[in-house]
Amino acid sequence: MSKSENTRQFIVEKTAPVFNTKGYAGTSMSDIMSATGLSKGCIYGNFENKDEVALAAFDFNHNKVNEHMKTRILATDNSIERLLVYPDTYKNYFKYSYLQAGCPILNTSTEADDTHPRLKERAIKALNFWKTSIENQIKRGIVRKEIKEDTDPTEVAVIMISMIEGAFMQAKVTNRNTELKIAMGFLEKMILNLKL
Amino acid sequence: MSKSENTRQFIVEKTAPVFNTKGYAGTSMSDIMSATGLSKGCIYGNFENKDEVALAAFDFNHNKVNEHMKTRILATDNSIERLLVYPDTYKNYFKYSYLQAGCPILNTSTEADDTHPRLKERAIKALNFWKTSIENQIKRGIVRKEIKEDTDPTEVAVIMISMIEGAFMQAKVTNRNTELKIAMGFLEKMILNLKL
DNA sequence: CAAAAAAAAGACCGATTGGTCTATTTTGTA
DNA sequence: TACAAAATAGACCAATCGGTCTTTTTTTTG
Repeated sequence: MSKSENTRQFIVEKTAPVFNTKGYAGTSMSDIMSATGLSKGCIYGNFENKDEVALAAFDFNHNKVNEHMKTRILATDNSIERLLVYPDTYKNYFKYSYLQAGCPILNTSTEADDTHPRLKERAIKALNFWKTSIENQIKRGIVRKEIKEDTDPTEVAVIMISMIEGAFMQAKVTNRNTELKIAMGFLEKMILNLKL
Repeated sequence: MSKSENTRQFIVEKTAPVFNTKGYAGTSMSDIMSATGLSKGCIYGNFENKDEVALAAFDFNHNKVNEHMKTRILATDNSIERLLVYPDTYKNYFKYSYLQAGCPILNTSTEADDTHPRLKERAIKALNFWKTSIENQIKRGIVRKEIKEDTDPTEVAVIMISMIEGAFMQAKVTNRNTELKIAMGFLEKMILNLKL
């Protein structure tokens, strides 16, 4: 890894949580400078502009969540257990430092939907990826005869994502997780109900 | 209504949709000026600072949604029908101009949770108000023997709010309402299932 | 070890930010 | 209709915004 690749990665790592908490419009170049301890010249030497830093930061945040879910899911085999990883993870979101600032998809979607087309595009792709992941888990479960075959993969995926994001929003703003626990408890019941 | 009260109201009406689309950090004084067609002196003559305009704009946006829901709910009598007003309204959110820019609670929550304590407080109160409204509708339904008496009012309220907000977020960012329709369809089934 | 190339620092730029203050206009009232 | 008071306009302010450019430092390479 070259020097510049290294600092580029460093800048992304350090600014990713800042963008996730302050948002795109709320994060300034001086925020980026103080978060990294680097000069303006250095940052513009590695990124074309603030936009590029923001996009890389989103990718980093989203990737981190994805990696975590992936390893947890692949640690289990049964389809029902795999689906249960989602409510189980988000139920205790405060335990995971990279979720403290909130879900990157949720934050980015609500800010960028009317203002920042490129970030919006990233959020849409992330949502689609998440949805098809869940759908595939369900299809796999049906094939493996672990999930009822009349289950609608899309419906379950949409309900799971909606519930998680909606409950997460409430947990973040209220600083309590009673609502999140109730919603995730319901999701667990729903998932267990898919069992063949 | 005095002149100043009049223009104050005018400023709030004109800027409310701007704050809801661009967010607090994304809306500038010049945005406020061009949205109202008024001078800086006029705006600062009626509001102490940008904060006060933002808070008044949130109240306006939230109130508008509340008023609409209230009249639709009071137009029905049966508790199940009253609960169904929520999925029925949000299913066709694009029909209501004041929801085009998104749900004010969702937008404000995700932006202000880490940055703007006063807006955050408003969002929390709005969420609590919504939650108790739904809980009360369910309690009323149990008393009137329209809803199963083993129904947990809080659980239903949390699920409804989570589902609506999560699905709404997806609809806004993807510019399509397939997910919203699926989620609201599920909510309808769930509500009908509470019928005694 | 010297020269060339790459990377980082920071002075500097015009534009825009939120906000102030005075001049002007509009309004209500005597 | 004259005058005081309220309301609006807009010039002006320092600070900050995103971004450029030259200088200095660090690294690579012959």
